[in-house]
Amino acid sequence: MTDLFKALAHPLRRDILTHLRVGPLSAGALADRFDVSKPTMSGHFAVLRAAGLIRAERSGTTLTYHLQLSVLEDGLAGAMDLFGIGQEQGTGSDAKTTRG
Amino acid sequence: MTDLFKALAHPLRRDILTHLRVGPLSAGALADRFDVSKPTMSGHFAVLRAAGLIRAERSGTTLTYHLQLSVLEDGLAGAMDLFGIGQEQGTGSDAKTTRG
DNA sequence: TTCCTAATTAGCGTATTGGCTAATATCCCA
DNA sequence: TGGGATATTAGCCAATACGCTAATTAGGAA
Repeated sequence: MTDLFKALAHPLRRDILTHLRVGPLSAGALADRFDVSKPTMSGHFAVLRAAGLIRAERSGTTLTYHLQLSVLEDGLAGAMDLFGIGQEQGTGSDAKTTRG
Repeated sequence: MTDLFKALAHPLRRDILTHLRVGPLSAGALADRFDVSKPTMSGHFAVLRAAGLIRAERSGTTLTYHLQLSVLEDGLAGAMDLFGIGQEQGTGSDAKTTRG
């Protein structure tokens, strides 16, 4: 959870994720879209990888990064759950009626 | 958004929020529940206040902190929206299936 | 091998974070 | 006015974050 939020705490990293939402992009293609050096981008990729938010796929010398949307979904859902946000209906001791 | 995620990126601060979910608590009462000094707690309160996640109410010498759940809700909802998570229905004509 | 391209890793400087103790407001009460 | 309780601010230190340039790794082509 800490890794997730740390990763999302930088605007550039959030921007990287939104770029990848459209589709996979190589490290170089991503770097071209931002106004920082490639090594700086590489560092941000590492943070996002460590949080599981992106996955790298190698093809020759090119690394293509894929957004791991499910990790983002599960992480944010987990946060909402932690704080009791979402489909909560009974503020009292009412039992949930979901089966399973 | 950055302030929100920075605030949530520290486990102790998330813990403070979950404690406040049950109900308002004074700064001292909160400090008693954690194993760090009061000034350290005060610093964390400041971060949470800056993000709008908690609100202080003074009564005598005592500051009582209230969770601003709506800010948390809106913030996380905003994040989900940013990444296109949630009740996405019409981003095109495609009936979306699964992740890869 | 050697060269070229793609990307990361190494190293450095500065800013921020996060913890502590000590000092300082602020308020209530006598 | 002074004392006691509550909480923050000030100051310090170690660790982390974040940007850069230079060097290195890795793969493909000749």
